Amino acid sequence: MDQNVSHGVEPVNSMKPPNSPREFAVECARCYKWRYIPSKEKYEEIREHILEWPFYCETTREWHSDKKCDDPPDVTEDESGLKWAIDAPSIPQPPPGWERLIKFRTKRNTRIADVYYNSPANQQLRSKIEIEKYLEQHPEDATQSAKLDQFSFQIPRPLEEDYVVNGEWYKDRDILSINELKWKRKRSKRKRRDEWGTIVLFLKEIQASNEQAVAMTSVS
DNA sequence: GCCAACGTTGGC
DNA sequence: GCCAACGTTGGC
Repeated sequence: MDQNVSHGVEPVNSMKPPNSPREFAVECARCYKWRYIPSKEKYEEIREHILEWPFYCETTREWHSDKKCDDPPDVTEDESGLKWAIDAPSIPQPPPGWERLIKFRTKRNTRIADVYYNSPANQQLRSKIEIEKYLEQHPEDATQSAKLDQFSFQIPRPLEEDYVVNGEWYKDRDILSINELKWKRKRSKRKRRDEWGTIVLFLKEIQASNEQAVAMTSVS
């Protein structure tokens, strides 16, 4: 039981870039309702072990949220103002002193996001090769838990209802012509949940002033 | 001049 | 066809 987990607490230097995930949620393996996770650290812990230890509503007892499957979901997939992206399971928690950052790109016609690690020496690293070099140069940081296989640069995927048209994300209902599609979901061919074998995801807030967000919500 | 965000590509 | 790796560049 971790009593220190409290909602909205940021790491010491809260220089978080605006395009990093703002909220974290996990789906209950029994009732399929989404439950907010109170901190990035708790989320990373759950994500690492989600395959061995499925998440159930009762787990929210850990942070005194005490949700049951009978309770309404914390958030639903059609809630406006939220962008959803599904994370891969079994990503190791960052070693002590390290931070794993996910940054969404604003133009999403190529990759939707990048993963960076901030080292104990506050260097930003962007590939396994850079991690390897860093660990060679900083043997003091190459601890038991800070080994190469404890790092993952796997980026999340957009939720299946999202499309990219001309470099911007659109909801299904906003698309005028199928020929405009540059990036298309693959749900019809592979069930994403099966593919990822997990229920973990996080979601991102859209700024209220964002024109794109306005355009998306104004279509009825 | 720097560097975060972006676009490209080689290797699988 | 996909994506890890990284070179490029626009905005500061």
